[in-house]
Amino acid sequence: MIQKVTIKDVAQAAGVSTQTVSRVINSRPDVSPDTRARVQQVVKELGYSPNVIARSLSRGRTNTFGVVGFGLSYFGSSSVLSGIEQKSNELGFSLLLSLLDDFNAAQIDGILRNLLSRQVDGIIWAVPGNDRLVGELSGRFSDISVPVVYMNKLKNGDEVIVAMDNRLGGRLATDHLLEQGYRRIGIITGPIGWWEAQEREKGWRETMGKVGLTNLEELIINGDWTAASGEIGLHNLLAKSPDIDAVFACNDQMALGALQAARRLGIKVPQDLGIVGFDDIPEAAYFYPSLTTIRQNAIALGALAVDRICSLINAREKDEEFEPDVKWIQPRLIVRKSSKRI
Amino acid sequence: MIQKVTIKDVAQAAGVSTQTVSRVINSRPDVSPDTRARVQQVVKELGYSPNVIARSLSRGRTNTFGVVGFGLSYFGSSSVLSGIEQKSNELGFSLLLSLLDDFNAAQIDGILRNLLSRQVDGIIWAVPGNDRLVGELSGRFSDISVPVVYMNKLKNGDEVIVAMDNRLGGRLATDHLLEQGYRRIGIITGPIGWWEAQEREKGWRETMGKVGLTNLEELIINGDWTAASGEIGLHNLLAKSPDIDAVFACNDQMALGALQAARRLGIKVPQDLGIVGFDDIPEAAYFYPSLTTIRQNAIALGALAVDRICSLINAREKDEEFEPDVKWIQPRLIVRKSSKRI
DNA sequence: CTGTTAGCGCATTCAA
DNA sequence: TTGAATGCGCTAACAG
Repeated sequence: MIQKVTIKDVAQAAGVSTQTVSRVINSRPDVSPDTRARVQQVVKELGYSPNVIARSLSRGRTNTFGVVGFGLSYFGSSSVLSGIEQKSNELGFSLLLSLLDDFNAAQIDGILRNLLSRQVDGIIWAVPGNDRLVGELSGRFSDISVPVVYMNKLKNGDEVIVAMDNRLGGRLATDHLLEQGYRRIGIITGPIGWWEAQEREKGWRETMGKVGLTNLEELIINGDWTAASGEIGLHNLLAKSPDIDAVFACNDQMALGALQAARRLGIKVPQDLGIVGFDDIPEAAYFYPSLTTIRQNAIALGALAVDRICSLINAREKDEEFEPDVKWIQPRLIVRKSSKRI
Repeated sequence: MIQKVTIKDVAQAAGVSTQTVSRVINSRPDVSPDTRARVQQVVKELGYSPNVIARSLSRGRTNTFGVVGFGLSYFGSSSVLSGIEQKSNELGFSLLLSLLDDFNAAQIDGILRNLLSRQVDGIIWAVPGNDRLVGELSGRFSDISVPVVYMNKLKNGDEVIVAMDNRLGGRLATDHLLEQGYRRIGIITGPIGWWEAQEREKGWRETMGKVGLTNLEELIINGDWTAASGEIGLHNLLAKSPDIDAVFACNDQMALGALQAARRLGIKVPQDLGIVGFDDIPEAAYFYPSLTTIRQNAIALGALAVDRICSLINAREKDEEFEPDVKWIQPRLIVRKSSKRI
């Protein structure tokens, strides 16, 4: 098994041409049953397995997607990747994985060049949208020949995008708090520049505006996704607006920090203060009190991205038109104790 | 840019042969400065970028590792993957990622075959050791020609392994509880079959045994890594041994569940009950009370795996001996409030 | 149904 | 220092 066995060896052993072997291993119809059986037998005996690299070179197609992720420390990021992996695997594609450490555009060129050099059939840009990247991306992707699907970012030009409806999530969270009778609903946002953070905030704004609540600026504090920022966030929020009766923390970690701060300050959740998070990390149900939050089906989002890129590839092969649009996944509200006043 | 530009195009445009171009793009010394400059110029003008697939076929080397992970829902798994990615990238390797959904051996053959078909230079088996896989692995890897590095598993034969010293972690946790004056230290283990769970338990056993504590069986409850199992676990533990004064929960999620259960039961942590977790997930510092735990540097572990596989590849190329051994990474104790009685 | 010829894009002999 | 020939393993296009 040290010496690699090739199609040639199989052909020789089976007494046929390499072409016939090729036909058999690719399940082409035009082979006689006898020959097929014989070749398959030899394949098994010799333990032959096709060299996908050679096949790719000759076919001009690698059956590989390049996936660019953003760290893996965020709960969402890794779930999305799982979804992408599952679906790709199901469809017979392999994944070439690259990770971006931060929103520094410097790395991007190298990553894309590498992926293209390796002849990926498509690229899934699973990097969360960020203002710092807005200008950078369009330029860098403009001369990229393979299909690209972006995730969770602002639409910019004719990009194909799949996204979680973060704005809807923000509305769901805020609506729920209003229904529970909370009125002065503060928000601890995600980091400035993140599309997801902006959308969640917009959802909150929309709902607050719809019921006629104004002077929203004094209800906003910026966080950075960490629990620490949630803790500080609640303090700052209370300093700005001592009369708040609820907080929409834009992710569960920050909600956890806020819970912690409330406890220290002797503020009762949910009686004195309602809290809602975002993401539904597995721990959220075990916070104290258990956390009401917005659940995202990140696996489904990943799978959708794969679906889209396959459609794109197929369309391009058949030279068909492909409408670049945004496909949305709906998040949903998970009610637990941290916001349940009635 | 739609038409791919090849080495041939560059050669023609620069008025040299393809070999010369090949030499230039591979930074070989035997090219005159003039020619080199001219070729580089053309490369830039045409936007040429080598086809790594073709290069791989010709060189018989892909500069790619196959990485087999296990879901990504566990905090450790994704951090390890980050470490692998960073280090691989640094060394010029790309990653072909596959994910195993569970310990069902059925998927394994397909994954390995695919990776080998794609001619990876090595495989990093980042699947946590599990009894259900013990027999399966050795058979399946026996006829695999490329180097393999395994992570966090029991040594079985002459495997090259990198591992977190989970047993040390178990000792650190237990030692700490003893130092804090706790004596009846129960344990909520990870799922039966997991190597990591077994090792953490062994660490606990060793330390308990060393100070002469016996009848350990009545202090053991099996969990499954989830917070839910930690909650139930504490209840069951108290039912078995009402006099326990501390719990070593073998991961942070289960510790969280135990914290929750204690709160419900009116048991004061850390006064009446000390609790220590394992992993140091980012949220642990914000549990209530903040959680004492064992921190693992998973990034370092990932990087170490890459180091090892590179050494293995190099050794094999030079036909040198390579001592198959286990390289360990040491975890460390992070003391917070959940166990701080003195 | 099967075999022959050619070529995917590059790198590695060898000569020159 | 450079170029010509050859092959990596496989598949597509064409015969037969």
